[in-house]
Amino acid sequence: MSCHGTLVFFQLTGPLLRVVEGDGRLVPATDDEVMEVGDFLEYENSEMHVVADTGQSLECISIERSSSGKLRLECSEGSTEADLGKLNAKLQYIEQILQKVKEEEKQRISCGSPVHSHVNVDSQCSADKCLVTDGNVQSETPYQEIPSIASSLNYTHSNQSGSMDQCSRPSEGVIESGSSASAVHSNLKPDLSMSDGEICLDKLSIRELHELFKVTFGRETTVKDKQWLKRRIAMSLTNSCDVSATTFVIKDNKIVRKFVEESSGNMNVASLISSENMTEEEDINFKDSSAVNACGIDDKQVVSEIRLRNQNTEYELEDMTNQTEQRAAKRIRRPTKRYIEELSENESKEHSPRLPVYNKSMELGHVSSTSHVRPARNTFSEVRTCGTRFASLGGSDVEIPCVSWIRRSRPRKDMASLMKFHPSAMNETAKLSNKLIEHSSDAVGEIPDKVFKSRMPATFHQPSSSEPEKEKQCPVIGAIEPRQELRPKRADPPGHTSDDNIVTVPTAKGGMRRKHHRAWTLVEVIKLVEGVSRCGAGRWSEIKRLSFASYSYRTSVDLKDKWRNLLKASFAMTPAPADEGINSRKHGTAPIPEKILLRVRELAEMNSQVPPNISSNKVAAGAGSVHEDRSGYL
DNA sequence: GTTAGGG
DNA sequence: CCCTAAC
Repeated sequence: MSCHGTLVFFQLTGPLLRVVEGDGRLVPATDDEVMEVGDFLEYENSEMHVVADTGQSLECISIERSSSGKLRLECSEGSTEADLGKLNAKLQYIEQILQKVKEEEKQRISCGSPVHSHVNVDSQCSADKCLVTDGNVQSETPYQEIPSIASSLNYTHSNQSGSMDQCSRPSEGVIESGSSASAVHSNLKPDLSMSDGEICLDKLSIRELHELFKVTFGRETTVKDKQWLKRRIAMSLTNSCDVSATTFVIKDNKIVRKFVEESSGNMNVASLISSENMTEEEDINFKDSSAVNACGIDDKQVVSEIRLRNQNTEYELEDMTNQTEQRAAKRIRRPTKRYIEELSENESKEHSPRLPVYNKSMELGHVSSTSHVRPARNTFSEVRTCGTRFASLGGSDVEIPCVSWIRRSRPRKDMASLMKFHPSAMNETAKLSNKLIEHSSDAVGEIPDKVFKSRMPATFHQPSSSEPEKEKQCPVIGAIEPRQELRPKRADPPGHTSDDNIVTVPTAKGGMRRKHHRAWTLVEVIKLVEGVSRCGAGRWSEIKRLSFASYSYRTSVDLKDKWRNLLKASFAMTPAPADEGINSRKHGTAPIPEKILLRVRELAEMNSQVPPNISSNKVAAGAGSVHEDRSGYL
């Protein structure tokens, strides 16, 4: 599958984003991609992380601080000036807010008591990323649409901040990318504080947290719970991108954020987080911010940092290592229901409900593994999972899946083998996944939430493995399965291989096992009886081979089980076999005609009369005799 | 891999 | 229908 689109990874004070060429949106990278980038860093030191497979011309944007100290976002493409203006406005507004918070902090410190906040809350600001670090506030460029940005980013960050805080790092060297296709520059000032994505909210007072809350959510809160506030703010900060796969950890009273997500040219994830997510509120914010900007900002403790991820400083490697480690540690625990609900609520409040996939799927609470379907590292978009989101819960690290296409109840060898024999299935799967995403995002109402909640987690995986034999006729069906689940149940004609009626039931082990119910039809029963009469009960595999060759979903075990039930039924109704007809219509299940049951009983008795010691050579004889007297029935 | 039996 | 011990 062609993945056209130049992928550019860069980082916003921690999060790894990437630019999707074509629409120019910034898309967070997924864990997988971060891993990959990590690999890049690890194995291809100093290599920029631009994956350009289209060779299209590259444009540049830069974010820098103007002489007045304001953040500027610039782009070489003139056509985007308006948008850049927006961005800049927002940046500046964020600076404003952060500045105020910082001043307040100063004041508080000097006065020894909290002072009233000066932060203008009326603006309904939803400043995307306000990082507060030990009293210093840092702003990140809000992650949002940057229209027409092409692939390459030329980021120039000229920060004049002189004050350093505990978190500041000594140096952030300028590193020139050595990649071929595009020129990527990263000019970063040494004063960019704090290690990647680390936010320290714990030293803020309740009031400050309130302010931050207001700034973040555009509304006031009366909650006194500091932890709650911090968490809430932190969540907003990390989730403000509306994208999944945010890594976010509270550790030792620090909020360590990891922000990862991915998208690729052929995925619609980009559209999910596109300008649509810019709510009216945010638009208003821009206006407000423009107005507020009049006062300007001098204090350079307000820092905005964007840097390309093509650096290879020791810090970077360190961060990478840490992130990897933390991520690994985080996979262990799953989020609690409450947290997920809270998160969902948060996102649904803060943003237009256009990311149903993420929100809904998060409610599933399944830990997803995102990578094992990926074929290779340089193909970013084969089978797409939407990644996972790391988040914090009471100081523990959790991973919240966003969309898990990945099966989890059955061993994946089936998939693997299928893929081996049907390489196209991969692509099909990817396409379908994309389609599903499209559908889910564009027309949510079309698919009831229930379906997603109850069906998707367990059904979005490989189909039944009940037929491992020769009849893998529809390997792709498995990929389509989720869609099939949404379709009305089809009739049950024999000889079909697609899977239906898949229901998941919880198992004792906590996993979900798939219950695949397909009612036995009368034809099948007849065939079974015929098969038993021909081959004898117990030779299920042979019966299957002879009589159920076209019924791929009936395994020999199924035959055996059904036979067992038939025996039970036949003997249960035996005492009064007198009446012909359909008296055995008990549970609404297919009424088995009296004839059949009688036949079953005959065979059973015959079988019991001729115990297993007949086995090898006499089986044929027994079958033969059966064959004779069966003529009347079948 | 197949069968038998329990769940 | 699933699981698994036993063959």
